[in-house]
Amino acid sequence: MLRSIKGVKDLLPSQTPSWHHMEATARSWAGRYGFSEIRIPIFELTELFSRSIGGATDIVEKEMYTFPDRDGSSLTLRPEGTAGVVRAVLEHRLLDSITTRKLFYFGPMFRHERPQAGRYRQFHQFGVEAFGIEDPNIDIEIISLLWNYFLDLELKDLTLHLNSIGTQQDRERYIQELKKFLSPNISSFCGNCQRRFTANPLRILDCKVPFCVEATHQAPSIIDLLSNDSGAHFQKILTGLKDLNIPFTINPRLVRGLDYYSRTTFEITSPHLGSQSTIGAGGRYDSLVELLQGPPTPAVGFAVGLERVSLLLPEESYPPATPCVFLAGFGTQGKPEAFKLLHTLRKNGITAETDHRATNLKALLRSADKLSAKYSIIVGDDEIQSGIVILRNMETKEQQSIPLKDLSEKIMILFQ
RNA sequence: GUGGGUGUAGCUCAGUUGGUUAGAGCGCCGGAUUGUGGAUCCGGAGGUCGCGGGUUCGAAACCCGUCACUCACCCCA
Repeated sequence: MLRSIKGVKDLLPSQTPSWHHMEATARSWAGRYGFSEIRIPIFELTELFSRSIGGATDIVEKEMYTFPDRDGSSLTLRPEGTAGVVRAVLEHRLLDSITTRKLFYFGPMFRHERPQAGRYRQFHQFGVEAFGIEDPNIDIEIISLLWNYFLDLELKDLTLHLNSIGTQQDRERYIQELKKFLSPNISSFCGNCQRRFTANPLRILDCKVPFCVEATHQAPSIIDLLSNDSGAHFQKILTGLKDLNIPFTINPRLVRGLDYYSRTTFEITSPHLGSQSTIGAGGRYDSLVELLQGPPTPAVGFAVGLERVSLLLPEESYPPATPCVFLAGFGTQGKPEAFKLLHTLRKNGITAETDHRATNLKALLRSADKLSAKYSIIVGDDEIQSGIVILRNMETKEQQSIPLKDLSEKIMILFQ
């Protein structure tokens, strides 16, 4: 038997209602906050991603689905959404108008990683991006949109982590300080961290090895070393979130993995997910638009991992199928007549079903029951002879005889 | 890429120190009710025991390899 590819998942009929719920709720909140939907391709020129995300990141180094197009150009299945949105925004000149500065998107992303709980090779994100706004109020808006979305989905025990990683210059200054602090006993750190010391010292703060955590406890905090501008921006966000009663934790160790982030970074985690605990994350990327040859344009956004959210959704019975009428037709004349009625009811806007495999009335009614039909219409050869069919209420078991010609009208009244 | 765990019916799982024809529950189909669903009872269908090799008189079980799934590391949503 042919199977699906490793790390990709089918969404089965039992799961699609909860996905509709996640998506509808996201649309509703994004709309309320003034974001408009954009739909962009799931593949782009490889260069778009390697330049945006950063050539030294794991994503670009080893996780992208990259393949040559027939003309030889290198294409890549998008590993994240922001780069493509920035490309589209520049291509279609959406930066100038207040109506197109705030965008949201849904869709599949692709990363070649080993699958794990809450991590897949094709996964789905809901993301928002706001362009051209320097004011910290937009950071607050975006964080509160994310927070309200999760609250509305009734996710429990969430933590909002906040940090500012400053501008490029702030970061360079900080990394020097950090290295100064670490260098005396770097040789006692784990092998990973020793590598990070030269490759990406910030990540040492993110290490989970107990020794490394302990040893960096007294490390200088980037927040204390921010430039005046970055520091003030961050402070305004903190007070703004307090004003909105959104609880947060300042986490100076919160380091984002993509190169384009600057200043504000944030992440919402849940303790109920195993090791992949981040369900939504984002931040500012003030230099990305310029990096992709647009005008200098500050920007901020987030992305939500919908598979992870779906794992946290409370058990709920989403509104099952709309009430339906079941056509129980059998016998040489009854079956074809019921099939015609099925068609007529559907044309009149009624949800109607039957079971083509069932041959006797017992099996037909059993199927009606499985489908949670509200009514069944019993049409056997006897009913064809008399021209009167039986309408059975499946909950009360009450039956009434209805002349065939009045049936549609009667059903329409029942379903009004 | 590295490490651990698990592979037996559609699903969840039993299967004794290796021993005859591999089981249960749920689900599916049928019957009890010649034309009336859910509950109950009865019956039926459904299996290359992941795959390949080896040990043995004999392997679902033991050994080797391999593949898949899964969790974790790394990293990320």
